[in-house]
Amino acid sequence: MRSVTQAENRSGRGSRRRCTAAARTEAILTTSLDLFARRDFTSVTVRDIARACGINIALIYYYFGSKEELFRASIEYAIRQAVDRYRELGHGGDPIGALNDWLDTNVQLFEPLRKMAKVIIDYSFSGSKVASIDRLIRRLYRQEHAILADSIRRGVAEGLVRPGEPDEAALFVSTHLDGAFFASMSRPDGNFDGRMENLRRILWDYLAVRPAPGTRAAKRPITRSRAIRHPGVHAPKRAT
Amino acid sequence: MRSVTQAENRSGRGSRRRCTAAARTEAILTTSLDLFARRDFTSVTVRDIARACGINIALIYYYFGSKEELFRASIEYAIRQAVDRYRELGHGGDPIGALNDWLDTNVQLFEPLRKMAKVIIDYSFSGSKVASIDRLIRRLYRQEHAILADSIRRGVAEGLVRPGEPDEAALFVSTHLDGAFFASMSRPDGNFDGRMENLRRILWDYLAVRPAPGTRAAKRPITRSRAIRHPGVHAPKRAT
DNA sequence: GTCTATAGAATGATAGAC
DNA sequence: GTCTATCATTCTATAGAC
Repeated sequence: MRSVTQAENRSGRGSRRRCTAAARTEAILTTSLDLFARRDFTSVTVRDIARACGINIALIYYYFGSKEELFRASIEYAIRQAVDRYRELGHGGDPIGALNDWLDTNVQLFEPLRKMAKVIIDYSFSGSKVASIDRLIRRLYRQEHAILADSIRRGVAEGLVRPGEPDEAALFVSTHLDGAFFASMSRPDGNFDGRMENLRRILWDYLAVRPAPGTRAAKRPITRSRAIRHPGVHAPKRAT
Repeated sequence: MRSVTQAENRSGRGSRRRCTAAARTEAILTTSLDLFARRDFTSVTVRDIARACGINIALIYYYFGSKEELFRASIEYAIRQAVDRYRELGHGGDPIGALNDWLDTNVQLFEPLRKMAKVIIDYSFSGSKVASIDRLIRRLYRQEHAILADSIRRGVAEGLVRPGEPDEAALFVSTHLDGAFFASMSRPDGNFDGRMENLRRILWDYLAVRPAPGTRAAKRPITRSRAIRHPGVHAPKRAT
């Protein structure tokens, strides 16, 4: 209804026009990702994005050739952003810590990951296949699987984790994370953090070294407490 | 591009026009649900639906007042259909059987459940809240939770399932099912059946009665084999 | 009940001035 | 680089003939 004036979008540096191409591009991507993550691809109009950026619609076509192109770029932006932010976080050296850190990462990066998941879903329903995006998505899930499976494998080797199939356990955790995101998007009570805590408890119970009948117990109390309580990392702040 | 003639959609009964209102309504709902489950809400046009039904666009407005109304009706149709089909299936009496049956149900009803999940997601991103739909969704998840938690509770009571928190375990299974659906929609390798088998194995391992140190083992082999192998129900046919 | 025809608004995209 | 102005298309929705 009301038209947003350009002045409203003035960035901190005070520049409204003639800022660098890179800054302009990123500003558009941030805004478009935000909108694409909130509504249908089709219902988000190029005018909406331009208005939210405080720029003219033609400028969007100047930087990105078409709406489809902008959407493609937004997905890539979302994935790369999530991967980059993950790299910035520290990751535990020991297997149990690494697993815990991966869960923590998902909690801390909830908002960017949720956006990413949403646009990936919309992409997969868009009908069109873009090779570069398919590659990014595959790589993303492959990395997740590697982090999980390797941690579990190392845990088994070090006697911290009960023997089993690391690949199956990794697929299990990965799928459950998807479920937590899905629930957060589709359910009225889709509490993400609660589901992550639930996963943490049950997963650890499942993976924990249990004394086989007639065998001496392994160092269970230590690893269990390490897994169940991870002070200062739970209930982290959400990204704005 | 090419225009679909009305004759192409002639149903088995050969009637093209002047069929009963109920039949016409259901035909439109089936078709619209199909399209809404495959693409964005906004990208599905009323003309698309009319064309796919082999009827005129004005007829859609005659039976359903607007596109939003039709979408709302499609979601209700999807949920009720899923619930009805679930009722048609037999459900095991013993706790372990009931849990297994719930997983089997999700495998067998994959296609209708997938459609349902898709339109529910689109609904939750639509911005508008419809009380009747919110109620249906809440009831749906409450029923699932009751089925799972009660089975586990009974299993614990009968000594077939290791003591624990039934509500937490139920939330866990429910979330994991969401994850399997999500993966089937968003991932290139989103094998639903494989994830369900994976869940079955790990869940059973998690729930199985384990002999506490210094205690006699419970009837583990029987229940375990009942849980892991469920002949004649796995790899069921998909709905067309 | 089912159709034709069309109104009225919005959309993706572009040409061209500055 | 950024904007104004606009085109061609498509959309939801309706009026009215049959």
